[in-house]
Amino acid sequence: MAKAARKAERREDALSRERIVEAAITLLDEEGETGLTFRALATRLSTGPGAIYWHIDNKSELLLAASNAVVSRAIGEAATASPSPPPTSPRDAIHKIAVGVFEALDDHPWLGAQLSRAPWETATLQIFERLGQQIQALGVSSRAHFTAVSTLSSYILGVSIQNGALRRAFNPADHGFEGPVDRAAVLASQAARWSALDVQEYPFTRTVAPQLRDHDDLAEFLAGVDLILTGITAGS
Amino acid sequence: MAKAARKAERREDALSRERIVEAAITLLDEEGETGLTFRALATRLSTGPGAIYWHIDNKSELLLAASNAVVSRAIGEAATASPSPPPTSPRDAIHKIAVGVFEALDDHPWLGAQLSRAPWETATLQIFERLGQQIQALGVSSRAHFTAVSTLSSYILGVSIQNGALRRAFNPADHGFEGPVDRAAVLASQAARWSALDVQEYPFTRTVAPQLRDHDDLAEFLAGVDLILTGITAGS
DNA sequence: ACCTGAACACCGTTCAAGT
DNA sequence: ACCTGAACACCGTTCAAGT
Repeated sequence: MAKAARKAERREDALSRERIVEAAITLLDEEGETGLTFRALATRLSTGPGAIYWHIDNKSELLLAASNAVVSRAIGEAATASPSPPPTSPRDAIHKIAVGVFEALDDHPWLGAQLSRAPWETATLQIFERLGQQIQALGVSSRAHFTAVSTLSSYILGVSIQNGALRRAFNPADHGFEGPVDRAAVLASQAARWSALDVQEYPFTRTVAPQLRDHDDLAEFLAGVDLILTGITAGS
Repeated sequence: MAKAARKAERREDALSRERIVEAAITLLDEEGETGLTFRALATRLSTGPGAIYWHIDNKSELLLAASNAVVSRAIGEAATASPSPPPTSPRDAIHKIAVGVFEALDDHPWLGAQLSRAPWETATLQIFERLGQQIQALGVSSRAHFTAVSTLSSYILGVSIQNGALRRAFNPADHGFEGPVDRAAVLASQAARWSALDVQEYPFTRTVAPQLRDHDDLAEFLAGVDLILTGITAGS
């Protein structure tokens, strides 16, 4: 790693696995899943499509590496680079991880499909591991560790993926919007859709539309995390 | 719908949206996500690629329709065609829906990525609605309905997607296997991978590998559902 | 109304040739 | 060792032409 960095300094614009992955993330964020092509990537890196293959095996590996980078940054920041003091309790730390994942899926709409396609090693495994370390610190009977962490990580990923999908459903780009759209607008728009659903087919969803519009997604997400944590500690 | 069926009888092999979607599902199940191409689909239906476009707008719509069909069949069976008597309690009904979703993701490995990409209408919404109807029947304060159902459905989807990914990680096709692989083999293989992880990076995951191998995924999944249900009813 | 199949623009990947 | 860019096989989608 240190060696690679020293090497890269020699030529400012030298290609590297790291630079390629960063460019891929930018492309995915800006243009969506379909925007990531080797030709577009090559253009952005001022090179030819073939050059990328010297550093990366193929497109799946690139997608995997991009997911990994985004996730580790998200849960890494949660632990270290935050302006607030480092988490003091395991519960605190778990909240930080949860929020990190939630926001990562919110900022990178392509990540959801990736996390559900990638096998358990890599990005998902990082989340599992970090949560596990905190559950250990919680002092739960070690017999129940696997179940506890797997329940917790499934919930966190489930909510975050859903939330990311919900946000994409509004699809601001299609409406000529630019940049981040505020959460209230997304919810209001989606609530309007729900209200317009067929009465016969979706009676429940229709009645619950106002609650969708007004709810505080992050707060309710964390309440769900605490609910599971309570179940975990009570059960041991 | 009735008219379309009558029409189809005229010519045994006439194309229809329904037949195309069914063929797409088979193709996805047998060959995976990359196996679904309009050319392969056309060959299987003994027609040209262009013919499909008369019935279906484009590939995303086809994927959406396939996901919808699989999900509604899964939670439809859960309610009606089961050999056991129809569910008597809301809790029972919720378990049936949960298991239906779980098994659908297990049987159709491509569904995970699809559910996390598709906006909230369609497949995911069906699950949300069905769960909602049962939560209403549970007699929870209607003020909390949205939160309750959204927590529950996120958890159910999260676990099911993870489980599907876990199963795919073993990738029986790559090992020359055919047909369904039993759950124990998948878990054992994955547990072996976890044991071989780097000690520095994945201390927790390593120690928990034996628990992965021996755990009863479906039972623990339902325990998680009950945990959330308890939280829901206690909170109201 | 429904189907055919050639054609178009584009994509992932390879590879001989360069430096 | 690393990069270039043409070439290959393949894909989603369109559309003039058929029935």
